[in-house]
Amino acid sequence: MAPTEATPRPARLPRNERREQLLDVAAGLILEKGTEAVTMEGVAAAAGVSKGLGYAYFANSSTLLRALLEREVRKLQASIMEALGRETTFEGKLRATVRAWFDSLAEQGVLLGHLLVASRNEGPHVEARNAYNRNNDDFWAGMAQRELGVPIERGRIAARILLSGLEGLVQRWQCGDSREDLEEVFVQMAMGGLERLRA
Amino acid sequence: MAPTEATPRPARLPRNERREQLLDVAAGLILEKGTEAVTMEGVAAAAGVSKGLGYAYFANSSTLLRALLEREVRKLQASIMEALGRETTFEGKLRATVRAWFDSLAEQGVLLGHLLVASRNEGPHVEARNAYNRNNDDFWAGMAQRELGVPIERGRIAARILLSGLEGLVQRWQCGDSREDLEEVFVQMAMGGLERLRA
Amino acid sequence: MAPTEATPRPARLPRNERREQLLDVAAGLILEKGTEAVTMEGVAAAAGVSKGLGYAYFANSSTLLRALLEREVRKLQASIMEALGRETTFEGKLRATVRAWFDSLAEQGVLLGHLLVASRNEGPHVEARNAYNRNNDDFWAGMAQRELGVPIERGRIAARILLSGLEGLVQRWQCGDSREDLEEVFVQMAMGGLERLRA
Amino acid sequence: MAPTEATPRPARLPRNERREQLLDVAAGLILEKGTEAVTMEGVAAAAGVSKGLGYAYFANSSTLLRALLEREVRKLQASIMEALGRETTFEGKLRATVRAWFDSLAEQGVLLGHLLVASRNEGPHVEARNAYNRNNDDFWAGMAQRELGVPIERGRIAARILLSGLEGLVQRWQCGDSREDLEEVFVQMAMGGLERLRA
DNA sequence: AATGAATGAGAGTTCATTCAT
DNA sequence: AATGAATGAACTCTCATTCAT
Repeated sequence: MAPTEATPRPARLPRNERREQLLDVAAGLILEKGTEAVTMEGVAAAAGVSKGLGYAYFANSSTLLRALLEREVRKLQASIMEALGRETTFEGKLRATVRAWFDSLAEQGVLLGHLLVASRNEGPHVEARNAYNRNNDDFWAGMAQRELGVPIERGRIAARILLSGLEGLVQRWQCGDSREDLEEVFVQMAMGGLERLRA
Repeated sequence: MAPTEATPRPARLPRNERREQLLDVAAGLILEKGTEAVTMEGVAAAAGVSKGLGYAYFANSSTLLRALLEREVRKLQASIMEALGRETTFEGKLRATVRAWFDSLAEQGVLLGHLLVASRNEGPHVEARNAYNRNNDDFWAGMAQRELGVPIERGRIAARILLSGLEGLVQRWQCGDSREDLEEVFVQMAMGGLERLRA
Repeated sequence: MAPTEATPRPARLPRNERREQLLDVAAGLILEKGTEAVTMEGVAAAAGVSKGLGYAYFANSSTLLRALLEREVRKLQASIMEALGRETTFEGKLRATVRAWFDSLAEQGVLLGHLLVASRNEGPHVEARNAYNRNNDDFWAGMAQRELGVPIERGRIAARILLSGLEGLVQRWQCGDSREDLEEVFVQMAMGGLERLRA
Repeated sequence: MAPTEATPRPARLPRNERREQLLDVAAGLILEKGTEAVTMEGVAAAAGVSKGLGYAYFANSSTLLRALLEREVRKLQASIMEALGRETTFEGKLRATVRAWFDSLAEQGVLLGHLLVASRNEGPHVEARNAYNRNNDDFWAGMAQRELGVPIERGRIAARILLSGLEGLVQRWQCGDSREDLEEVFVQMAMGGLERLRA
């Protein structure tokens, strides 16, 4: 009956804030314990809300995970796009992308890695991931065609190889290699490889 | 009393055969439904044996998964090694490796991909995977040094990028690209990239 | 749609009542089949609720058992304390205690005996039991010092002997000895023994 | 084919030795992990024999436990009897018993305590324990009658109280009280109590 | 919008026990 | 006398999900 000043429970958040909060909490769980830890129950507990509440926002944990993937991909895309805008040469753009990728890793930890790899809930999640990948392939293949003269078909394959190769970069980063070396080798490999593919 | 044609009970297999059978069954489950589907209960059911039997062979589902990883890696390594022995140039070896990789995929489906990505049972599985990766990095970096003059440190990074890039090949293969194109682009990218890294 | 006379589902009890019910059911199981019978599954089944519900109240069967121990000890202590308040001499208090102990046995069966002896879940349960015992030792040793002049150290040992001796009383009660005889012999033994210990 | 000199497996023990070995192993398990740890499987594993072998000697784990109880009780009885033979007075005998009891505890650890308390396998085990107790009661009551003039009925009850009281001694021993003090207080309590019971 | 009691399914794990060899 | 493969039952625990309030 006394006016509550501190927020003993965050009760009655506007719909959108609550949704974001749940996604944030899920992200935290992934970084701590992997995607396996994202259960409707676990998220609710970590968010300090009741077990049932999550169902008012997400049909199930897979949906939640996919929503999180989409949000994080959007974030990364935005920061890459912004970085690309400041560059003019192909190599510059490539370098900017790798840098943005590392930056986002530094911020989001390995969150995206977890999300992109997550083999849970095969169907829609996998499709979302593939769509994301194909998009990227097309984007880079187009650029390689315009700026380096690489035939579009081969460019798409090359793009996929390089984007997958980024994963390898992370692995070696975790093993202790320096970020500068990794960036440099990656850019050299990419440029050398693409030049070879010129018609 | 007459011998029943279906397998009424799985008939007392020698230890080693039963073990292999369980691994086979697990592999099948992975291809159908992903690594998540590998539960002690699920494997037992799919193998047509009682729930508890699996525990006489593997302490838990993670151990089983790791055992499967090791078996499959050994298989792949063997076929790659055999292919390498017949080649003399770096490019020949690279091409032979990619070919062996595709062959094994054709046989094992994407089993190895699932196993290498599986982020379940963080500890030992991840380590096994990393050890496998580092091994490969060293092997290829050494070869690139001897035959192409690439400094060993940069070679290791390049190897990791290319080996990760193989994953991308699979993805595009599943999307319908032709195996020959994929192999060709990959080899060109690798050779072009590595040449650039020469000291 | 008409209200069914049996309990079709156990009807959403408030948290506290459900908890008490589960403890009651566990007590019943102990009296019937011993502490070994207290499993989360068994309690749930006997209470007519679903297998998982118990875990919303107790982390595991050991915790449940300890909670029951604490509840029963509290009950017994309360009735002993009440009985003690009405007595003035040492012998009177001793007699009142034995009487309260028998009364509680008559009500609770040998429930407390089972609980105090239960060597399951070594850690916390054993400690709870020991703390309870030491408390009692101190209480009686203090009283024996004030009212009979028994040195406190020896009093503590004597108290422990007598309190353990109560267990023997129960055993003989179950064999058919009369409650009055048992009480009388116990009080005589105690008084005679303590007098000998006077400094 | 080479002659085995070390005993790689203890194979083919004569029936009696194997039986004793299994009992020894079970005793070890109890001291380490309590009576719960005595499972047919666990004993076999600890003894280094195959799972099924135990069934050639004991029908089930309860039977095994009871056999162990009987063996250990016999040992304790023997050492008490021997000690008693050297004493002439009641107090001397009592003191000798307490001493033998402590000695056996020192040797066997708390094995007997575990066994006497074990509430597993209610039926026969409990009866064996009760028979053992009643025997002891009669023995001491008879002695108290002859040597102190305590009426036999009251003596039986007193014996039960004192024998249960021995348990309390162990508890305080484990808490750090000195063996001498414990013995002394116990004997004083017993003598003082029994004198009061004289007709 | 939110809670919290409750269910039910499924995975994990341990054993007693049987039986062919 | 002994092994070791196999079963089946019982228990532990975690979740997704529902629903009355």
